[in-house]
Amino acid sequence: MRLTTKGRFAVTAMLDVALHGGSAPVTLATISGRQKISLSYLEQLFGKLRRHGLVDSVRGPGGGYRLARDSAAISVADVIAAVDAPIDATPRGGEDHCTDDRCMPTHRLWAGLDAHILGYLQSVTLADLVRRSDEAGTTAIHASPREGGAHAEKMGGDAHPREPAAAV
Amino acid sequence: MRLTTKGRFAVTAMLDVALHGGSAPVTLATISGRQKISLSYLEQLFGKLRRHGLVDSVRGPGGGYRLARDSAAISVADVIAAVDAPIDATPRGGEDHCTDDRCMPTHRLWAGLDAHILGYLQSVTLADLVRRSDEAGTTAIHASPREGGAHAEKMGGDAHPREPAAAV
DNA sequence: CGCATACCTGACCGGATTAGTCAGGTCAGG
DNA sequence: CCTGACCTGACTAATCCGGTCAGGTATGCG
Repeated sequence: MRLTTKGRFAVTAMLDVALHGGSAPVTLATISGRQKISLSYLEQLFGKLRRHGLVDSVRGPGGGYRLARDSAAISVADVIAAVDAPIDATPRGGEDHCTDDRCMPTHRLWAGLDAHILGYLQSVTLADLVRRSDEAGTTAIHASPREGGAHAEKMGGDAHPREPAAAV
Repeated sequence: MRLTTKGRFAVTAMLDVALHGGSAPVTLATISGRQKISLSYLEQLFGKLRRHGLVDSVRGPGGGYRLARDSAAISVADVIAAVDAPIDATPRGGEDHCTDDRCMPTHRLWAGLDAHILGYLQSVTLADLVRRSDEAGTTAIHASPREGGAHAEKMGGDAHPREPAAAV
């Protein structure tokens, strides 16, 4: 599972739909304006999201996209998996070069890491993000837009002073 | 922090040095032969690893690379951060478009996710991989590398030193 | 000394991916 | 019918990935 900006765009857009899709479907143009994402790029992404059954499309005037399931039933992992290339791991060979025991430890490391990250992404749903967005709206957040750790610091912390909580 | 095959190569190579670097330095040609990684590509990777102080180089005949610190003091996160591009997130603008509260929830999501994954990668050291490699050597493992969508649960033992916070 | 070894540097390259554009369709409501 | 919106596909510039090539530079050893 690759973590790229493409999945980030998709999750952002899906969150927008979950937030503003109460009554009417949300149009891509609206998302484009709100989230500053290219309209044509959104069309690509939502094409994949629709084909993966994560959103329903409503054509014609007044149309747009709405979530196919409840926001609590859509995980971040679903969105990223839908939008990222469905390429299989170990594309080339993969059977004979792994009979050797040397690639084993790293292979198991990556498998474990992958499962770890995947489990985390699967545990976070769009509903969680909506709820988090709500509490962010209630509490004053204009204090300092600096990227500081206003967020809970339960994580083991930033051991990289050089890199300010960059992308994954 | 992006997760790409580049970091995977680097960790694999570093693990090789940790495993076979007992007495003499390990030459890149040896790693290239063992791990089937291009020699020139290894030179690029180890150039970055050296500049980041993760390995020491010994020039001349009989030279090679050895770990700059103890294997228990080098985490997977260190290796990946060293080898991956140090590009900063939010390259363009980044201050005015985030005053709006709409990009906040996703921003906090990615920050939390990043911290989560980073914490996991930082908790795994090369020494851990060496130890895991040893037990892999004792127990015969020749299972089929086939693994479908349902992520394998064959990760015996504790691959999670840090407790995974269910929800951020 | 001289030379082989091995690190070191930088340019270059083909392919893949990213982010985005453009030009057209197709469906549905007013 | 006409307009809003989805839908499709081709195309592009930029970037990254994995790798190659051509040269350096330092060092041990005969």
